[in-house]
Amino acid sequence: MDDLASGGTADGVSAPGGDERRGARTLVEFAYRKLRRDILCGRLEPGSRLRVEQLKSEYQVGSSTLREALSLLVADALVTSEGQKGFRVAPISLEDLRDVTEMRKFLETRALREAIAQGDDDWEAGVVAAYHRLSRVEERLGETPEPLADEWEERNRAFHEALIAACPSKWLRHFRSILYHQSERYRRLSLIARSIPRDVHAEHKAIMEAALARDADRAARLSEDHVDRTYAAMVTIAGDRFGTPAKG
Amino acid sequence: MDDLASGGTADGVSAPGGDERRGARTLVEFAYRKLRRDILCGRLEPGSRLRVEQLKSEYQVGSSTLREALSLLVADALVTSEGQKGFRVAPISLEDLRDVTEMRKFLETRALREAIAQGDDDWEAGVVAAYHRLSRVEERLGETPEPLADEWEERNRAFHEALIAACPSKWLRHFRSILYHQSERYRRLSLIARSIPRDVHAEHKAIMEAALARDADRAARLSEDHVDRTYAAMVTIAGDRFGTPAKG
DNA sequence: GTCGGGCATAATCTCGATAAATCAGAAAAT
DNA sequence: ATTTTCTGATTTATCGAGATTATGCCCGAC
Repeated sequence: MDDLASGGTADGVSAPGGDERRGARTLVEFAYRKLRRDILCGRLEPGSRLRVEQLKSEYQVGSSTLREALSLLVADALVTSEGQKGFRVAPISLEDLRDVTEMRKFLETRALREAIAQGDDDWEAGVVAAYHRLSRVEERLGETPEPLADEWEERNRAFHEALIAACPSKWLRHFRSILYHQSERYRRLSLIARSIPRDVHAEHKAIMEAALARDADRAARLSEDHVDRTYAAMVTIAGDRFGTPAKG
Repeated sequence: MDDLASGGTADGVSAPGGDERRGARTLVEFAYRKLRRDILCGRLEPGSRLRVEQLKSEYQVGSSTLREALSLLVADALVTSEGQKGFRVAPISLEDLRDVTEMRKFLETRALREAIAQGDDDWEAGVVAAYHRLSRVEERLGETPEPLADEWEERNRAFHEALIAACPSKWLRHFRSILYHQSERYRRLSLIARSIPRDVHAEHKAIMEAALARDADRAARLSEDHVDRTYAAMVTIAGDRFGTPAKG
């Protein structure tokens, strides 16, 4: 149920020819992670075809292994597979982004409310710790922004996951996780990291404080605003680009 | 996004040795459907191991094809795959059933509200048609209950899908569909079909009438009650059995 | 009598080859 | 000029065999 590719040590840049499996127990999982990374960061363009023969040489795995990894990605809706016409990177659109955003608000607020209601001391500690880790990397972001982008993404995800970690519903966490990945893709595709005039840090802080104060209504409202602002920023920066996905 | 194995002509009993693909465009999809059917109806016991070598002969496909089909089923959370220890039928538990039920109510009511708000004449027509088809098979259910169980399941699903067909959110429909399958498995496993003293027909009618009258609040409430009653019936009949899943 | 190590068995996982299907382009017919 | 058909080439889908890993059992030691 839980994320198949969790615990990834986002090491920024990976050696292209490296055959180190980075903690993946099987080659399928290894290929799955690598493919997902490449889709999320935009190296594999939305809508483009995923030719097995071509990817075989690039990822150094057999065709069956590759197909299995691609099938796993269909679950996350990051890859589509149609009849006898092979796999494609899932297309993007403004309409889908809007849908993802609305559903995220819907699920995220519910998960947050349940976490606030059920959370114990360990949950609070986890939230504070994740916030601290995120803040640290944000401080350093002003100096050398480039190589820390992946690190920030990782810690941002960790923070938001820590917030809802105490939510008892596995299904809710599962669906929320899928949508978070979708949203992460749009965020990276929009190159929103290049220009963050917005004070995301303050938003995170406000959400955390509301959560720790057990103010569910306030936390939910702040979380919704957070998602909404991210959405607005993405549409402003790259809204036109999302409307016309590149073809392969 | 939409259901991979839609449009299945639930023909009741399938020839075990038959190699007719029943509308599946690829062998993977064929194996996927057959596996899902067998998991949903309980032929493959929850928690039991899915040995590829063994299933190869039964489903008449190669190992790679089988693995790919199983990977697809991981998406629906009907199969789990752990490290180097192969695939297993997803386990069941009372806790999971409760989770599934709560999330179903949460998503189902939202989808229904949106469908009621957005639905046009075609949506209304689809609802009425699906209700009619369901009613027909329910009439015949009193005479020869046995062979019509699968048919009833199919039309029941079609009815509930018709109700929320006008919901514009693909993600909401997608998640709802996954949970419906989960719920369907529990329902079949509980053998609830053997004893339906409950007047499901009246509940369906009430939901439909509220939806067509565009009374969103009433429809949502009725839908919640509907799911809750199904849950209660399942727990009453087979609650103890769900607590201790069989091992393979 | 119980625990730990090592071997045999069995299953998973992976790969390259083969067959089927789709797509693009050119030639022919209307 | 437009449509249709045919052919070649690329890609997908599938399979069975081989390498790698987990599992169960036996035996010896304590």
